[in-house]
Amino acid sequence: MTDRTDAPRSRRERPAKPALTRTGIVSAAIAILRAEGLQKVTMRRLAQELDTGPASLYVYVRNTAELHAAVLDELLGTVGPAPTEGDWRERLERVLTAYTAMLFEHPTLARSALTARPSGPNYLNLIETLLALLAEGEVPPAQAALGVDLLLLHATATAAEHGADSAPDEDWDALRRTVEGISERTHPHIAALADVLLSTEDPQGRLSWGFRTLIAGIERNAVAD
Amino acid sequence: MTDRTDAPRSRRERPAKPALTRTGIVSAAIAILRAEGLQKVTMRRLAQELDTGPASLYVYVRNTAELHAAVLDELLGTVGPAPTEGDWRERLERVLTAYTAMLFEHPTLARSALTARPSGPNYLNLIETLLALLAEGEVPPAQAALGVDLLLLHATATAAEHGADSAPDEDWDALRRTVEGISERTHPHIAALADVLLSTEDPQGRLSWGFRTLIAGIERNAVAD
DNA sequence: ACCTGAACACCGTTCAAGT
DNA sequence: ACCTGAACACCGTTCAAGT
Repeated sequence: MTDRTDAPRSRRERPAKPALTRTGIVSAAIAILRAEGLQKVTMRRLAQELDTGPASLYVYVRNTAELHAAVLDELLGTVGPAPTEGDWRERLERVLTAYTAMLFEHPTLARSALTARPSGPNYLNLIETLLALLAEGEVPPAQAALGVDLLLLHATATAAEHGADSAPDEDWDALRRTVEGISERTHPHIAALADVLLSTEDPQGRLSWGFRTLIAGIERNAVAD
Repeated sequence: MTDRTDAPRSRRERPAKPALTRTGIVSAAIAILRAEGLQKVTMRRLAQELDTGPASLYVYVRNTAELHAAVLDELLGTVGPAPTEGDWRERLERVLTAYTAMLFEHPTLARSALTARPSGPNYLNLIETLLALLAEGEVPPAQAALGVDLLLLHATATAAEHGADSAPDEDWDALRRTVEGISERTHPHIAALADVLLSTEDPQGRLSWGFRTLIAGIERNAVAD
């Protein structure tokens, strides 16, 4: 029994505990996200980081989902402005790629974005940019509106899918074994296409193909009235 | 101190506690899913239902993600066979719609399907069906393989998005307010398209438009080598 | 081999009480 | 008004021990 005084030792570290604000909370959340991933961005952990109790955060943030949405919108500011060079299709693809790249770094965030769509300023700017590009391509307005939804959903879903938190390759390995062991009799098409279906190379190319395919479809597929 | 014998009273209820099996676990999981949603399909709740401790389940199931994947594959058996009438495009859309409808009933399951892709027999059958239909439409094989991915990802993501577990309309209301209050100066395209962007009517039509758009793109957009 | 009690290390959210 | 301690009602997963 050496030294029984486990008094507030941490007091020295964080000297002038800053007042809580919504922005302060969000940036603390981003710091944790960057350092340890979204799964650690919990009310409790965040409160600990801010030297308070979890209950205090509920003054500024309705719940965990809202917190995650705020984090995403903040990160959206990172994506950067629309490119000015090249065909509208090229520029559109570039914007979407930038958005996807950001989400690829935080796949769990992408997953949460699927359910809690952000509504912050940066998200609005992104939508405006995409609509402007489609307008430049003379895509009819109604088609463009649905198209933006489609493009953003695809980008978000691709990032979310990529983000296997836990065992990334384990269930993928299972799929590979199943596909490779498949009977040509019962599943001729899968057997014939096993390579392509399982190919994991050139994800950039896949993503790009996806966007171009969507854009081609959006250009052509009129909205019924 | 009345009666100190709190002996196994539940013994009477569940008379011949059945032996644990993987299939038994999965169907108990589906029962809970149907009755109370995926968020209640936890190891602990499931164990309770099966009259055992959570640790016992780990003999048959690696973790929660794997359990969810097994549940999804089981439910995939519900979707039914490929339709035989109509244009290949129509039939393709019908299969996808059936798959999506199933996921719409369990949106949280869709969300988990995004990360833990199932690899069970029913999933394989679905892929085979889709590939066959694209082959019938004379879509080149490589394009078809990527296309199936694209279509399934879209269907799954649409269902996942739809599944706001908690407050479904709350952040959507926030989005609506933001969009309606937007400046025509800074965001002219959004302002002009507010109706379409916020329109929530005819989700069937939206989904259908999405599938047709994807199919149109897939038909046209060759895979670069 | 299969099963389990108990523990470890966490969660979100609420609420009554304090400042 | 803002902040908080403490509680409520849960989680997933592991591990040593039992049968």
